[in-house]
Amino acid sequence: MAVARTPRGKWIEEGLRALAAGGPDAVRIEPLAQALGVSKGGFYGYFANREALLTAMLDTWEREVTEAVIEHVDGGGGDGRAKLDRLFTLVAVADDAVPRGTAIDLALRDWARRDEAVARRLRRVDNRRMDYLRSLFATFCDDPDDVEVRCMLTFSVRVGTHVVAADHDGRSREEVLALIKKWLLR
Amino acid sequence: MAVARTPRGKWIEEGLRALAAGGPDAVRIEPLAQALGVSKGGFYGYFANREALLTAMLDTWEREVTEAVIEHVDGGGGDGRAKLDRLFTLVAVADDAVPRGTAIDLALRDWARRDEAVARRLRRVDNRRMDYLRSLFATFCDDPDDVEVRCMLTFSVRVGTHVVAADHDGRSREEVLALIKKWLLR
DNA sequence: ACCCATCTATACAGTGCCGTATAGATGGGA
DNA sequence: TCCCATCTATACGGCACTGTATAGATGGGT
Repeated sequence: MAVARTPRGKWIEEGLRALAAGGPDAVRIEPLAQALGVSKGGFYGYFANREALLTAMLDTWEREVTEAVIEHVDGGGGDGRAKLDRLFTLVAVADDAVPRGTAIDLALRDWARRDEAVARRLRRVDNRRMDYLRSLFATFCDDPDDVEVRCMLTFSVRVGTHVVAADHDGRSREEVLALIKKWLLR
Repeated sequence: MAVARTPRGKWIEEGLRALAAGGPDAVRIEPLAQALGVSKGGFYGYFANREALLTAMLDTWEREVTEAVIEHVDGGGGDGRAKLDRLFTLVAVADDAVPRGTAIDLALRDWARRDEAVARRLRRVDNRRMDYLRSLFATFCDDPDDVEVRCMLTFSVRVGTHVVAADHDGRSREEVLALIKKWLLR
């Protein structure tokens, strides 16, 4: 049997790359094929249509993304503060070196505003992340209201860092994030 | 001379509506014309091409959006805290009743990630908003680092509210925002 | 070496949109 | 009233992409 030069996973991977770079509307089959150095011939052997690819992309994203960040942060050990500290460092990436995961994340949040199915998935993932965040803050915050506030602020800053375009009166974004970290871990 | 049924401004307005609903890729001339109950015939009298419409949309957005929020908050009078309080209320809109301005705002932030010209405009607008925010916090915060932290947190939450999909362990989003407000205005 | 399932390339009709060209409609001014 | 600038409708060629159909290439199993 002929071995597949371009298996199902390659299309999904390239699709996620396109999503990160240009949003869901940028996920076009023919350009994807060109990027893979292949004609679109094989595509319809794996997917019924473009919609099916988008769904498969969401499936892999939802499966991979949840554990990815959490395990990276959780694996290092230490107490809740230490883990949160690591999480903040993960967020404060150097300006335009936005990791692919984050770009997909942002593209997906925008997509979710227009597509209820995407919104449902995002809600699931965000809730799992938020639960984790809550568990970390709860290790040194007694007031549950306080925990919730810090969680929402942390989550918002995590997104805001990549989405708020303002400068900081002389300070760099990294410096401000460091100050915020001190505030939230107090 | 024939009076225009569909003047330049109508195209821009409808374009912004499409942008808010589906992002820049959704701003297509023929659908816009259909939404306006008109053929695309007249469009090319006002705009050289689709790109020119997008630029004009950005122009009006940049012109209108800056004063819009600030004047609404500033007009009511009171001290810095009172104005910030009003600003938070403006953010904490009931879930899906996202005002058109906010939807445009979010669509633009996503757009800015892929288009440097849009990013520049967003930076200008965000900086003006941030300056205003800074001036308000500075009325009751002495430490400039503290001011900067609260500004960034406020701005991030303003975006995060509409973009973070997580729930809050029994509390409603509005309740959490109220708690955050107390935190940030402390 | 041959077979044949599997993967791939190519060709095609269909669709939606862009931008242009052109002709028709409209209504204020002489 | 007629004129004519301005706005509008329609038709057209072109482009990019979708999804289908079909023929060709590849390489493991026998």
